[in-house]
Amino acid sequence: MPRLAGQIDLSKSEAILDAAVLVLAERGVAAPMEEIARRARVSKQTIYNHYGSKAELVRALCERRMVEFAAPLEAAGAAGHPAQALTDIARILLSPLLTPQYLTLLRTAMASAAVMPEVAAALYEAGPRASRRRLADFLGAETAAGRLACPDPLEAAEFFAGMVVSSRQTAYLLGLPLALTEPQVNAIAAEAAHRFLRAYAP
Amino acid sequence: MPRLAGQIDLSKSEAILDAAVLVLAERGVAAPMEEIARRARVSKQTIYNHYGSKAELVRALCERRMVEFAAPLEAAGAAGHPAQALTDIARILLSPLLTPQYLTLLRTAMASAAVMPEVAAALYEAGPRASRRRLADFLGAETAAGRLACPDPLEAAEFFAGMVVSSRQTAYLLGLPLALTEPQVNAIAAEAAHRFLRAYAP
DNA sequence: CATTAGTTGGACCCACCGGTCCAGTCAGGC
DNA sequence: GCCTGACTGGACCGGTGGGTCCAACTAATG
Repeated sequence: MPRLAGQIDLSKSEAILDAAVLVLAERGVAAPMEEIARRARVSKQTIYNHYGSKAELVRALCERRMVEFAAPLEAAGAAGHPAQALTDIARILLSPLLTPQYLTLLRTAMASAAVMPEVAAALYEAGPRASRRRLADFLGAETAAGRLACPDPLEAAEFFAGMVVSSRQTAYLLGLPLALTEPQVNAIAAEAAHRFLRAYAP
Repeated sequence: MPRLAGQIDLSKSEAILDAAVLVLAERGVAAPMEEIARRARVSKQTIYNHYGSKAELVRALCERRMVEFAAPLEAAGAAGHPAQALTDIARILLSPLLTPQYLTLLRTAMASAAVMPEVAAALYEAGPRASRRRLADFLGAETAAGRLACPDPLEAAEFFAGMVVSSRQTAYLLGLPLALTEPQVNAIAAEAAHRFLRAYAP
């Protein structure tokens, strides 16, 4: 655990965020700082050294961690056949729902939205909104290439993302057990892509 | 203000729920009971007379109020042409998002999900899930009549509901201003219905 | 080796909030 | 006119949790 001179221990910063996700998942926004500290094997004071306040910790958590979930989509969509590309994209859109961390992030941001609107807005921008935009770009390109006919790519992107994610996400946020296996994900992705292609065939 | 003998004042029960929605909207789950009481023009003790505890108040709020949002869908779908029927349904699915109360209900349930799973589950059952099931019935009937081809009506229903509601709901829950005008709602509803019909044409 | 700075654990302060209690009031039922 | 029972307002209690403080420790730097 190297510690650079005159600087805070960055590995502890990460450990704190990790612990925060865990504790927030269990106890919601009311999660006490003391337990986060305990879980991160760090003193409470250290948390305040790193983040200054609970609000700031939550802000950092949402901003830094959400980006990771949006990243995989950047690479996707290059595959030749639109059906395959859309299936891949659908799988990627669905994958965050398989990790409890994503759930915690969303819940935390939603719960804090009334008090700290900027955090929730930033998280939306970095996560769902970025995904939609990326998807819209893809749909626009396919339309230009004559393989699809999306007059309004952004709307089409929201439709597709909605098909794939929507009801499952709502249920998940409401605490229902989301028993989603790998084959199920694949089936949903393929079916959504299939239906979407029919809806927007040239 | 009629008050039946030997009974609590039911109009106050309602006033408390109304006030609770307001305060929860502003302050989230951390909203203090005292402010709910003040807003309802009722003493704190009265709230405890009516609901026993804060958790119980939240439970009552979610259960009683969510039903109202799911109700309008029961009537819909009778119209002849599927395109018209689907447009109507889409409008109804979208309409709760126009009221801040629905937002508050969802947020509160999601925030309490970690602590009181039954409440969130009940709310999901009474709201979104009931809508999906109702929609699936409609799609199944249309399929039987040969006007649609939905091999899996429940999945198709989730797809359609997702298209209409999804991304907007997520943004809304994250506190983004949802500037949705009546004509916009109509446009989205019509477009979603149109695309869905293409996707599931016989 | 002395300095500096982050870390630790634990005591501590204080505000807030859920929930209770109580004395007094007010409306119906008898 | 008296009893019953809900309602009021406000005091009150106790737990909890954000945030601070401090003395002792430790690891890089020079």
